[in-house]
Amino acid sequence: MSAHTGGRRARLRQATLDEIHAAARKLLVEQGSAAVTVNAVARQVGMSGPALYHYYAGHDELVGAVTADFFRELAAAMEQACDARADEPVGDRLVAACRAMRAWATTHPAEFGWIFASPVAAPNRRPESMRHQAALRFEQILLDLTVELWRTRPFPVPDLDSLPASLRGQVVAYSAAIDGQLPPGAAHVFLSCWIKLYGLLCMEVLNQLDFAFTDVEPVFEECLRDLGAALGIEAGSGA
Amino acid sequence: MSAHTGGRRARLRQATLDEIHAAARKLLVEQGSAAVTVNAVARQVGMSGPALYHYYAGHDELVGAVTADFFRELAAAMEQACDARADEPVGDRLVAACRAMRAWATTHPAEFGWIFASPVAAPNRRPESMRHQAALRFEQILLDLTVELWRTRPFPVPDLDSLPASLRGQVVAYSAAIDGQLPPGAAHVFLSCWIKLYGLLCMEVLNQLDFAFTDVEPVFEECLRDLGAALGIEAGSGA
DNA sequence: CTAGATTTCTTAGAGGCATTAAGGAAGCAT
DNA sequence: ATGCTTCCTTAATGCCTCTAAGAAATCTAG
Repeated sequence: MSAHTGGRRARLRQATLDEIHAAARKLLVEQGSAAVTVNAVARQVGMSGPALYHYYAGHDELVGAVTADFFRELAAAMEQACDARADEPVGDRLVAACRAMRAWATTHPAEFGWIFASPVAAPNRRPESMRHQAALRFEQILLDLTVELWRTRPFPVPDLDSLPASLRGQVVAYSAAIDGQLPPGAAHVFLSCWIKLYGLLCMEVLNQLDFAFTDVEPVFEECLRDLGAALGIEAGSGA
Repeated sequence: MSAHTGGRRARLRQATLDEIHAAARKLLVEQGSAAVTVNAVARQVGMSGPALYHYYAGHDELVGAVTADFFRELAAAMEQACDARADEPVGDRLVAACRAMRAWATTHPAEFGWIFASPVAAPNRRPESMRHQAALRFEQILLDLTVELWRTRPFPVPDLDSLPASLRGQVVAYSAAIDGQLPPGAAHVFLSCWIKLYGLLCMEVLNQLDFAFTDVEPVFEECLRDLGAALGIEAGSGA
């Protein structure tokens, strides 16, 4: 085990890891998912194939680690957009975070593709994987903002009794899973918004909208207006 | 060239093609996308590797052909759901087609995964490919139903002037692309519905909703109610 | 300071995949 | 019957993942 994390050994190792991630990303962006092979990445870094197995147990783990990077970078972009508006109403910050999400997704389509459709879905589902941790932090961002919005400016929620029982049960469970930060009704609104937003981005990046749209930006803005309406956000609606 | 399509030669060839498709699908369903290799499929069929190149030019073309099958099967399921209700109002048939779409998607998750995220996206984009043809037919189904609905029971459409110019332009272009079967405002409503419906299915099949939902069915039903509202459908609202 | 343990990297190699090349056997048409 | 086409085979290339065995560099502890 490396004694102190700041040791020379550890620093070199981290530098190599960074190089590996950069190489993998370069291959992904320039030549597509299939080009990210253990051998190709190693070659790019200047080592010979098997050397890479001293850093990752195999192809899947490498992909998972790089995907975790993408999650972190996306999350950072959203948080930065938020923090840059720390003095604005939370609704505006929420919208800014959503825009930052799409901005990152559209400027990094290959990376975003790995985020929701990693070439290796199954193995990276272990909750302890870096990928999963990073994904959680990402998902947390909009939830936190929605919670803050709910606390400062509660938005209208549907009558729980109006929901079919099977949906109500799951919404109640989710509300409990987030420690009741949002009551079931508000959780339902949040989930609906998340589905619309993320679903639209998925379709855009998977090129499922090309048949009708060359520029999805106004569609996304329309989606944001819907979300704003559902969440009771009007521009500049501060406390 | 085979003289008459019904010749013995052609029949044998077709039987082999069917066997190949079945083998590829079996591998996909039982062992995942990565298991569908030229060699594995050939082995399953009982030929040795390169023999398969007499049927498809390569791995990509094979995947494209099988994916086209999936499109056709999905389209057939939707059309069957529709035709079984030939005497009901078009709105009900539209909803039935949507339910059939999700039913097929959830009972065939691996196959549906290839429909919107084929492992080989780029090459199969050629408009003459079987995959593209089948995709068009699939997309046509809900459009046709919406057109029929629009003609018999026009639904409310937004004021075109209320849309931002960049969105209006694209909606107008799409309206023209479908030969004006729907005017731009109605086309916009159709596209919004399509995005919500298909986006939700994408997220479900890509397991992006697992963090909150174990059963997406009521969420889908809720989405259908939204669509019904947007399209002015109430159950049993016949001519 | 030095000797063992650890880390990092190398080459060799097994086994699989995509694909091409070359050729044999079988069916079909004249 | 003979030649053309179709279907399939084996051989071979070059890529991939991953394991094994070992050399060199580095750290740690006596």
